[in-house]
Amino acid sequence: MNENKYESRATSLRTHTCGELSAANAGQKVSLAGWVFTKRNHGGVFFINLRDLYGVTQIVVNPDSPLFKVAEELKSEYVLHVEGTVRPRPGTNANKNMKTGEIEVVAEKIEVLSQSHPLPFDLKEYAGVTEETRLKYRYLDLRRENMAKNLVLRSKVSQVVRNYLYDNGFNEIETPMLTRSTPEGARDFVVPCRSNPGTFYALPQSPQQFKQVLMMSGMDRYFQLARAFRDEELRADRQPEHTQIDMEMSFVDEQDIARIVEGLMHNIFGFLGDKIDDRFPEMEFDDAMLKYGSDKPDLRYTFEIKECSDIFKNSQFKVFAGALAEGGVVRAIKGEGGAKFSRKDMDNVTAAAKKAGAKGLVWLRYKDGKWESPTLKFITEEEQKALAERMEVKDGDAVFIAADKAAVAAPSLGAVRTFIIKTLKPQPVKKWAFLWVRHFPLLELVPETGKYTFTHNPFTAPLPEEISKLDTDPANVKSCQFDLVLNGTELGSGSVRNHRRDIQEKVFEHMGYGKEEARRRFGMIVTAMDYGCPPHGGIGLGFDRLMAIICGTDSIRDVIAFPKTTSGSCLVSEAPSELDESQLKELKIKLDM
RNA sequence: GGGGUUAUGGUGUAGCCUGGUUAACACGUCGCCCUGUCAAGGCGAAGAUCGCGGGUUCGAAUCCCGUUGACCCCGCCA
Repeated sequence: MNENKYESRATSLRTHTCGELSAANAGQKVSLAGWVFTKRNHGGVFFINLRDLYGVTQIVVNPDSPLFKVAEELKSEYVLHVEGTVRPRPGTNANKNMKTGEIEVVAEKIEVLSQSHPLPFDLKEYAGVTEETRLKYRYLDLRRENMAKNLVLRSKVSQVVRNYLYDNGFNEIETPMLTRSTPEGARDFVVPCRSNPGTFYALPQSPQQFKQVLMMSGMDRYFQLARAFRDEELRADRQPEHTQIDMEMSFVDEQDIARIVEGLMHNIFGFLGDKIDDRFPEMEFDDAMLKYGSDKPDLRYTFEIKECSDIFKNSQFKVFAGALAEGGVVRAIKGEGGAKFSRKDMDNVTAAAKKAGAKGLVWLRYKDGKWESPTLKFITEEEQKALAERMEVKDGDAVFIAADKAAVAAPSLGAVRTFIIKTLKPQPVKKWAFLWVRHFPLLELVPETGKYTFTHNPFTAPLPEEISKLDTDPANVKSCQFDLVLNGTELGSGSVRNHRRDIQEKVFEHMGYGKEEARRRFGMIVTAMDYGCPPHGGIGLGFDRLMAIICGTDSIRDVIAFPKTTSGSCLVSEAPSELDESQLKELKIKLDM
């Protein structure tokens, strides 16, 4: 891993860090500073493992040393300044598991810079501690090796991001944190404005409008490691504030943006020492749903959903016949080795499919060249044979069949696919499976109003060849919107934007907004478009999610220094909190609760 | 808004289903011993009214109701 150019971390209190001494330093007088990680008193010789961000170094105090009394008084997590001489560990005492394990520092001076209470939990990585306790004492949690590593790595990756984007002509421009509330999309966090009582700022859900306006300003290429805020219910991969690598470029098409992002990922994963695809595969949104039942398929695994409607077109099985009669489909997915699933496992898969909308799930085990299933009696031998061929089953496999409308069958089998990956753990074909999912539908019908709403972003352009369909078949217009997927996680979403007023206005019309209403809702961007708008597009990538994947954790809380709980509170600062009467009075706010 | 899991010394857990002695174990803490450990070791000690409130019962960590926090999921998140 690259080190910073500024190598030396020597200060007035230390000549070296606790992670850098080796046999090459033998005989040197050094001074170190750090925390007492562990101490071992053998009655005679006394060992201290002194820890800082960079590592751990063993300090030795001998029984004849006047320092022995000082050493005996030390407790865990005291902060020390130690002076001494480096020497190779005597005899066979080198510790191969420790970076500095071949040496130790014989203490000549120990100064206690700060004392510590006993810690509320053990900092060693093997020790168990609940996340609630960790968050309450986050400053201690961050002393743990894994957490410290994550934060340092996050810092280094953001440096790689900045360097790459600077090198590619991007300008880092800050957009406002205090901005205007919009009725669309997620709920806003609002901030009362004292100087204009009764008015409120909103924290940005994304710099979307500002970055597009910057393109209209002629800034050509913009990026920002931007904080974005959403007042919505939280999840393991969702925080009320998150960081995105946000960028926008002028005079580009989808492929231009893709090349920049691929280059960015090459730099990041190259920095991590990993090789990734030169070009990321592209997949139509429709295909992703058809083959994988998901708009963010995990392509570390190659198995797909197979169409089986033709096999069962004459089926007497009510479930299949019924679905087909109503214009639905019969589709199936194979779980390699799934025949070992117990009845309970089968219930769990079925539950997963039902959660995704399915009314039920047909499952069959394949053993000794024969199918085995409670529903086998409804499937003719001919159908069984065709199914075995279509699914290319081997002994020990299982097959799961969904019969429903295509819009239900797809996500249901997608959920089954995810379940199979999680439980049967097939061999991944690659470590990092990037994927572009393209051409999402532009608009989506809202049945209650008869109007349409944008699927991702109100400024996304329709595909040029689909523009004519805007008038005739708005629900089926495909857009220039694309998602970047990594290992089944949506990393971000980008698009080529509308730069033509007429098309943007048409989209607004489908959403039920006339010119004035659009101007009221989207203000500056609509007005700015009147004065020469370059074709432009961009993407926002979830930096927390990216770092979580890189750090190998399921929770983005592990890559954020001070995250919030699922109810939105910060356990260490105890935010949010109530305001004083006087503060409310100044804001002219009365609480009604 | 809905569903699920969970809360027991400083920390992490067991005990709860099937109510009944001084609530068990590991780590940590404290004391003593120990000259080569490195998650040191040995001996000993202290430390919990079992999240909170109510109920059932002769008796509640255990059963019931409510409530709060944390975590997971659905809705939601352009």
